[in-house]
Amino acid sequence: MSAQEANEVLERLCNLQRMEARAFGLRYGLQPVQMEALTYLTQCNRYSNTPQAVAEYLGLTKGTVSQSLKVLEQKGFLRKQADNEDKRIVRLAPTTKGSNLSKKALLARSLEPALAMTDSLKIAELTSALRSILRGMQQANGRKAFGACHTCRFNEDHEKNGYVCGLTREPLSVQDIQLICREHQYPH
Amino acid sequence: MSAQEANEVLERLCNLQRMEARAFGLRYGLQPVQMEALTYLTQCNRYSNTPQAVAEYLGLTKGTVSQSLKVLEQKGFLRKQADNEDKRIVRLAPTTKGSNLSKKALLARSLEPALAMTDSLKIAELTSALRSILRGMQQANGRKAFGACHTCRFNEDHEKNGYVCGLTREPLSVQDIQLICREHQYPH
DNA sequence: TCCATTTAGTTTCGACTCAATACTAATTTA
DNA sequence: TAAATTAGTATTGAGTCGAAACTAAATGGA
Repeated sequence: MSAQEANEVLERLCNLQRMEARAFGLRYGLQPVQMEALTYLTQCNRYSNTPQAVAEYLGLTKGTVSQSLKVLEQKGFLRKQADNEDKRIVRLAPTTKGSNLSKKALLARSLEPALAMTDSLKIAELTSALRSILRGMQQANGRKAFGACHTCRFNEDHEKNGYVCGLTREPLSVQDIQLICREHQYPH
Repeated sequence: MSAQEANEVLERLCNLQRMEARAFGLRYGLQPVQMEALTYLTQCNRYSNTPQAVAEYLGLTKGTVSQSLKVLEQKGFLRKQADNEDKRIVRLAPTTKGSNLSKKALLARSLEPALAMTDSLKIAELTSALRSILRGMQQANGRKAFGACHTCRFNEDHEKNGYVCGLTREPLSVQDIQLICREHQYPH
């Protein structure tokens, strides 16, 4: 019974997030889905900054996403760039304008005030509980995890020599392994 | 810093919820917003089952909501009925078909599996933390609470004689006070 | 009492999302 | 080297959304 109650609260919380996201975007002439795409592109790594990855992340078709990205480019929030090795692939990079807006959005919807009364230990517990829900939902629905490299089973810690991605064999910096990757898989 | 991390996870969780809600609705020919309206109408009390209340709950304009409700009625998920006392007001009641679908949606997106490893004490803590976030977000953005009567400052517990709403002076049953009310206010 | 205001709801319009489909171009596979 | 696959774009039609204009009923002063 308790799980159902948690579910209802979570569902309502998600409605509210969506509501405020819409209101925020409206002030800057962007739709919710465009804000979401922009936010993703400021958080993802260099393997994951393509239209296809955005589509998988948002759970939309690539055709739909293609249009949203066109708008974001036209409004100067991101730049498209052809990949050097595979000419089919388009790389998406937020402009300064784009990443500034993304930062502003994150601040505007900060949980800081709502969590002010809670001590940091509880916040850590909350975060970990939310993570496990997230992971459970993704598994149940066959979605990709889109986690950061430092929690990925392919990530190798070479101690003094930094990190290496076991899939691409490329070295990764401390900053790199904090970014979202479309190839992410949890250990085991 | 920890609050920001919680925020990112929560945001991702909300995207995912939306994604799965869309996929679910698609199978039954309903849009996400229509599912949300229907779910609300199966959970709200008799003061809160109007188009205006739905609009406030979803954070949309009444014109927008009016259209979604028209579709839900045409598809047989709810019935409209003029109020007896105030003839401007339309009362919305889910049909059997409507409430069945709503139940199915709740089951389909259950957190049960994701929370299976967590003991019930922790689930209670999680729920309460989510509630406080919800409340904080609503306050920060000047939204109505839409809580259930049993947490409302107008609700009066008359012990053996049941409950009474301090606003309408109407008696409320044990079932009534579990339902969502648009006039809900937390005790100071 | 009566007229202005407010409130609940609908309709219409134009910009936008979204899935489905068909398409182009580059890469991979057989 | 031809067929299949992959990345991305363009088009179309159903539907969302906010804004504005509208109807009808209730309220509230003067």
